[in-house]
Amino acid sequence: MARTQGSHSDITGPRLRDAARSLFARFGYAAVSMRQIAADVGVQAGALYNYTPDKQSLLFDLMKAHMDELLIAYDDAMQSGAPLDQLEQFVSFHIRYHAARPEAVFIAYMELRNLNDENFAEIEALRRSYEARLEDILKAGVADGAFDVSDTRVAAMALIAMLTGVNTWFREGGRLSMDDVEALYWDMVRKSVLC
Amino acid sequence: MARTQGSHSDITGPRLRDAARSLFARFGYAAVSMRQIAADVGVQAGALYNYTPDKQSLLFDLMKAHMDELLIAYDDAMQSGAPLDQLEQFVSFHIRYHAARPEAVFIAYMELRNLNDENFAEIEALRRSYEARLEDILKAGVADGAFDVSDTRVAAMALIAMLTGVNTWFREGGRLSMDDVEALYWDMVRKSVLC
DNA sequence: GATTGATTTGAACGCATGTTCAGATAAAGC
DNA sequence: GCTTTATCTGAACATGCGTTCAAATCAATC
Repeated sequence: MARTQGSHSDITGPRLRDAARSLFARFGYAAVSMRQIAADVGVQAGALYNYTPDKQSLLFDLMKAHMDELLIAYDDAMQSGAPLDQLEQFVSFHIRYHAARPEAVFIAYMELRNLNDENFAEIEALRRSYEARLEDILKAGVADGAFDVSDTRVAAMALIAMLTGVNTWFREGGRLSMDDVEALYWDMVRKSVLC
Repeated sequence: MARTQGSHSDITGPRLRDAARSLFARFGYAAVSMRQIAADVGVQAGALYNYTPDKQSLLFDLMKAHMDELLIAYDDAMQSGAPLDQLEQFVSFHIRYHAARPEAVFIAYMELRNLNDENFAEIEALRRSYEARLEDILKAGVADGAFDVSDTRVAAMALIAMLTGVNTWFREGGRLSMDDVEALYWDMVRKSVLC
């Protein structure tokens, strides 16, 4: 039953998640210790266990929150329209949403193998759900003759890989603006699915 | 000065690299111990240090060998031709070469952050060298009017990300053959760079 | 068959790991 | 101002880490 100056549950909790996200992204889940995270938060390691049952849950919660928020943001952002319009919306949303949170995206892609079986299955289902949204757009475009795509599943995987790749090189303040990047990628995506 | 049954330097050395490659790919560099690798090789941990100065070198050597072999194989495989022909060769080579060695590819992409600064710089230079080969093809295509690509650097990054993504989902014996995959990706790549 | 030299063992080093928990401390409620 | 309760400390636990090295063992050479 102890406590130090100005520390509260509603402060330490988010701080813990922020520190874990930042450190996991930079050094990797396995290479980061609970003591490092605690030092970043400004508490001793034992205090973290008031906010997470264990290290594994910390990783899972970060990834789960990221995927949940991704799906909610996507469904919120999308407006109805022709498949080509929807595809353009997807490209814009995906690039911008992912570029805005590189740490969470990096973790979601790199730390899958550090999830236990149960947690992995849950995250993987969310990822497939997101991929399915793109594939549905492609299917609609094929159905109404707007797209020339012979395998919508492969095309969806290819496009998502291409778009997510932006995060590996794009840096704010570099040669290209976010608008430039979006335009360049949309140009390639558009042409790749048209006849 | 000890030795056990049927163990030789020219057997244990490659075995060490194979075990490290397999374990690093499956669990990650930081999560794999020298004792785990040794158990996989069939020796005690101490014996590994006859073949590598330390764990870091083990990782670096794997990545360096992978990148060196990639560049040699690429330069060996490529034949002269028009930019569109060269691009097709690149797509075919990249997909097949990477699909054939998923472990080394996985490590080369996932474990960059576990290299020390010096080693990282060396691997990164090799990677940029490979990316430059694709960009050179795109530049040539733009120069002779065959391609409609407004930013060859971005296009190269986008295409490589797309092609490397094959490894995240392709499995031998699945719905699609390697020939199918190559045809599907080439179709998308070709269209994305043409007018 | 003895000698040599390469290879491996097995124990040890100091240090770090995730997690637990009794005790200390400070804010909140009365 | 006293009590309650949430929060944090600090030490401890068993275990594992990368690495080193003297001693042991085996294969090859003479």
